[in-house]
Amino acid sequence: MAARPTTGRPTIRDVAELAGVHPGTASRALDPRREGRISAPTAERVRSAARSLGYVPDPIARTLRARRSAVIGVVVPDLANPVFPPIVSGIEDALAEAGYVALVANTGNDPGRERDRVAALQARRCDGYIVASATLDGTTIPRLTSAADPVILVNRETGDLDLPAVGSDDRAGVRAAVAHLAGLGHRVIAHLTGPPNLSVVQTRAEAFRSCAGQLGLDRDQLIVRHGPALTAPDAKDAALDLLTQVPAVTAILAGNDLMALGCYAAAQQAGRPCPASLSIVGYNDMPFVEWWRPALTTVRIPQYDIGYEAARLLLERLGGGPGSPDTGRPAKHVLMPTSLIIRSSTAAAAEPGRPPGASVSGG
Amino acid sequence: MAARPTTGRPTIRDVAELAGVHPGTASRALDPRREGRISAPTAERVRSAARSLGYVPDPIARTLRARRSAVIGVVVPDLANPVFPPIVSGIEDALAEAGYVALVANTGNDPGRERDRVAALQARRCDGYIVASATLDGTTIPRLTSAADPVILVNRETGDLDLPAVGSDDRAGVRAAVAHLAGLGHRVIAHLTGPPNLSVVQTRAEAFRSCAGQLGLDRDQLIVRHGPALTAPDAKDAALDLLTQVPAVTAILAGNDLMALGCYAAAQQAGRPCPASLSIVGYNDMPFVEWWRPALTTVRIPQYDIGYEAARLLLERLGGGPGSPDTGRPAKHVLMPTSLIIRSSTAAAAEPGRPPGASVSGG
DNA sequence: CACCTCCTGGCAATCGGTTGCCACAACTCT
DNA sequence: AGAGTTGTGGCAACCGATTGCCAGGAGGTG
Repeated sequence: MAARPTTGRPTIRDVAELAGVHPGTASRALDPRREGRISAPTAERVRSAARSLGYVPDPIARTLRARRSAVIGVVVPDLANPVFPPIVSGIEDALAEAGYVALVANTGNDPGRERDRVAALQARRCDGYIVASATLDGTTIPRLTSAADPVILVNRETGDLDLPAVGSDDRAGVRAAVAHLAGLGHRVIAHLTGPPNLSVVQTRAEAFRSCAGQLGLDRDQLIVRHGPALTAPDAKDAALDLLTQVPAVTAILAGNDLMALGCYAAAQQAGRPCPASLSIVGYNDMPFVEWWRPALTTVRIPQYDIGYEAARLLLERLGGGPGSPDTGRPAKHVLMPTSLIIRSSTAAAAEPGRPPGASVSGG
Repeated sequence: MAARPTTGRPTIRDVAELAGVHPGTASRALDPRREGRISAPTAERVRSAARSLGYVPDPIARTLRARRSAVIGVVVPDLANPVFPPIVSGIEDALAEAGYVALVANTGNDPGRERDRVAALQARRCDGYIVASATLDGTTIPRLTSAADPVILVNRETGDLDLPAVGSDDRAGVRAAVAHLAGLGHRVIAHLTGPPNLSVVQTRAEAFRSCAGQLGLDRDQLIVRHGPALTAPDAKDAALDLLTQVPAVTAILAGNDLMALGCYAAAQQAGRPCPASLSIVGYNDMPFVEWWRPALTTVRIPQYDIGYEAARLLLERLGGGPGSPDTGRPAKHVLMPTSLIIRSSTAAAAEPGRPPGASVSGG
């Protein structure tokens, strides 16, 4: 009988019919950007019709015509690394406030998989991208920026292209960690980190070396070791090597918290109890490290806030987030503050000459 | 000049034009399900045209007309809980093989947020849903099943509705853990877990109690304590209470690995070193627990495989996954095997009468 | 040789909003 | 009172792929 069977969700046509207007008019009445385009009484009639029908515009149909998907692609190297979930949560929350959703591509640090997943994102017409993948030499960034969609980088430096980025103050973080260790009397300090083609690795290693001058430490006694990846097993291997080759090391700044975990294991195996004989500092303050034994001293980066800020920045560039558009932030690079969280994995250095591993009895 | 400006991605019309056929024909030629509908030479012409143009069908347009989005909604309580990323990875990989993508809704255990996020999923016309959210009393499941889309449950029992589910053999897992502890001489064993409105909590607690008969343990000495949530802080509080109220407890089976972490802290604070004076068993074998000190003895559930299997099952129900459709699996509930991973957080019980915490010298 | 069937591919409607353009009405101004 | 301006809402094309229906040709059969 009826032309349309009225099955399923109500469409804009149903709303228009109920309000007694043309679908096009209904569409405009429901669009907050078209404020004033439609007279107040008509708009109200349409809105109430939509309300009574429980009308929700179909994002798919909208995307097709309007070329605006309200989807943001988020490229993350490895969701199993506990640093990332809080970042993603921050992104999701900021996006949700503006009616956007995040489509997360978990690349698992695999270039092929990254290519596939990113292609899938692009096929879905994301309005913009947030990239937290860390490799400097990948093809992802060029591929994404070749389209006109805005891209925001998270927790990584830009490569050649100058893209807006949200990160944390790595130099200050590293300096605070090393200053803390130096203050505890440590003189021979190692930085165990990952491959230098990761931007965070570069930045932090450089900051570490520069501590020599600033903190009055001997440049030769600040050791940097690059491992194949920022993982616990690699850190364990590297730390064991280090401790046998340079037994004078009394403190390690790990490239991230996962590497600190590997250092714990190495310390135990090498008979260098932490923190009595070996102080260990992590990086990121990812969830649960305060429950480790010993609780990890680490550099906190505001993970959730970084994600939130990155999404806000992207929404601004997309024009018309509900936030104040007049902040006039020309700065393309936002650096969030870091802070050193001192827990139990760092302690005063044993006096020089004392055999490593000897217990410091009687205070 | 040209009617279409040939800007942006090539469309099916471009392909059709290049191949000298009608767009509809091109569409059919590219559809593997329409095998044979189009003659081989024509199909090949279209395919090569598509290839040379780098044509990728627009999922948005396809969805609008075909009512098939190739998107699966995944509802997860908390991505920051390390159990879930591997499950999600398994889901993503299985879906990717079939050309589907996962849209993950992270509810953060917040009912309001869960409602919003699930509504966003539904608006996007997901073809199906995988729900790993654990609460039994939420409105999510009824809301999702009220539409016709298939829903698969992961790692949770069904509520009233009988839905297909993929889980792990919790009863066997709990039994193995308790048997292990009993074999080490433990007699007073506690199960510290979360609120009983979580299905896994119910199942495991019940399995724990039923060990009394099967393993010849005294029913009164199998203690179950429900905390407010399956988190480390709650576990710590509960464990401290327990250890003061029932000092005879020599082993704890935690509701999950996070709770085991809380138990570590409680054990230390209560002067009941683990494993010498208190054995602790976790549940899930989530990433990195082998790096804890002591390395956690825990019940492994095949997280990745569970996710993978759930996605496969869903694809089968959607009809036409590339997998064998003739397996004829009528079983709606798939139970993956669990295994007990014995590490260093469990040890022989101190002999009765010996003061807790005394070291067992001389083996 | 006429008729029937099957195979192939074209046509056009459709999914559900969005938006450029236009018509009509009301109002203002001279 | 007539002309110009502004405000409001209708009309229809459009985004890009899918698919039901149909026509035309080839091949087979009585």
